Amino acid sequence: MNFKSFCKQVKQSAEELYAELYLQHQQQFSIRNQRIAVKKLQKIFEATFQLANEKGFQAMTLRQLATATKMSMGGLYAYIHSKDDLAQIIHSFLNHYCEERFSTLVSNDLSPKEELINLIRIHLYLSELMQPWFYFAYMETKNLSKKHKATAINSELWMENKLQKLIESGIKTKQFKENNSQIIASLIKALLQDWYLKRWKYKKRKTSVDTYAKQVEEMVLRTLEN
Amino acid sequence: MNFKSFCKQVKQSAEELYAELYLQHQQQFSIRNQRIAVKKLQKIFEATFQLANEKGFQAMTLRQLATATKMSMGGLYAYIHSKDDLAQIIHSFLNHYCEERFSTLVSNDLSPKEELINLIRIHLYLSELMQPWFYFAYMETKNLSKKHKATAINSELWMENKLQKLIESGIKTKQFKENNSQIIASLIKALLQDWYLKRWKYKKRKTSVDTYAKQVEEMVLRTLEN
DNA sequence: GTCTATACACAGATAGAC
DNA sequence: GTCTATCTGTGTATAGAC
Repeated sequence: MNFKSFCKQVKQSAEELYAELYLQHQQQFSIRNQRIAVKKLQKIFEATFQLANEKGFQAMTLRQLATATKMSMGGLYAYIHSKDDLAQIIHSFLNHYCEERFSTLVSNDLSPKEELINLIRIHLYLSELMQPWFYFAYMETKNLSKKHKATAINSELWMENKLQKLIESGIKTKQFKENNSQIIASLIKALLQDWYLKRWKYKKRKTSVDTYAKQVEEMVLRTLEN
Repeated sequence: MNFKSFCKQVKQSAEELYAELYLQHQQQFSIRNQRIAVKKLQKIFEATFQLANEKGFQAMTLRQLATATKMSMGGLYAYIHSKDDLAQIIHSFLNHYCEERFSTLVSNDLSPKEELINLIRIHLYLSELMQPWFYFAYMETKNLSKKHKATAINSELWMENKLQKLIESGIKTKQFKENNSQIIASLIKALLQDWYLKRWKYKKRKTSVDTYAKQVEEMVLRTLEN
């Protein structure tokens, strides 16, 4: 699997993405017309990522967001109940988005080693498609209410657990050597996160996600195998 | 080298640390009495880390900081010219601090492999000693002015470059196999950063910095060596 | 050196016209 | 559905007494 073939499987247009978002959070918007809503939502979220990922969500003002989206403050408030609401929607949609994709993409009939590689690639590719979302979610977890923060941490740990279990299976089936599976799982996650956290750097160096994935893969296998 | 022996070499009391900070930024404070200043500075910075690292620097208000340090707003302003000033001091002191320590701790008469391991350990141990500072610097770079942001990025790249050069020397001396030294250097840095970014997690799991260092070391050497 | 009291700006949020 | 106008709270910052 490479990024291109991955895209063919899962990629959707921006319109489809924001339609999904609209439907998921319909109750939170005052707008009934989906066509209009989807268009504006795209503008609002894209501008939010641009502003917030550059100078922080707290530092971004709704007036700036209104200017960037060419809407008025009043208009904006038809789409969000509050500023915190906006952040919360981003977190919760990304969560929903990933859960959905992972559940259809992760296969269970592979060997631990193959499944591990598969999981790594899926994570990297999804974060490539949704980079601003991932970056935002990572940097702005602090802004969430306790309840939503707990959800965020849980989905963090879900991935780590998944990795750890695969490593342990691999050890049992002797594909991997004895190892501290928990630390290694954390380290792998750190490598996966770096891809979307330092995206600007890799972009400048013209490192493709496939190159990156291959290097992570090699590092992980060399660590785990005999 | 382990963390304990490292501490014997470099560790200083909180008082010494903040005295160093006071002297470096003396012009910025209105307080002439060093004894008094050092005590208060410690309170101010520790409270800042607690508040800012939990909910973000922008979200932290100076009123909260005043309460936490049991000072009044007016009192606080004898120590900082502005809120941004406070962030800037943190960045610039950490920068100064690391430069100083690295320059005395990095040895140049070792083999590339040994020097690489040495560098990794120094970074981990320094970030262990100064965890709140490192965490703050990572999460709040956004708040800096353009000029200071550039400095921050430079010191980021300094470490990465250092790692890359050591990998390349190792390849030349055949200690290491052919490799993409630039990507691997970035990946190593990601592993180093995870230690202070996810400190809460490792603490809960009772993972010591030495255990962590050993695992990173193994991962790196297995990747680089034949 | 530290406090209290206060100025001032600007953010988030809403009401009501169109 | 979107705009303009406006309210209200609160954050940063300072002046001046002690």
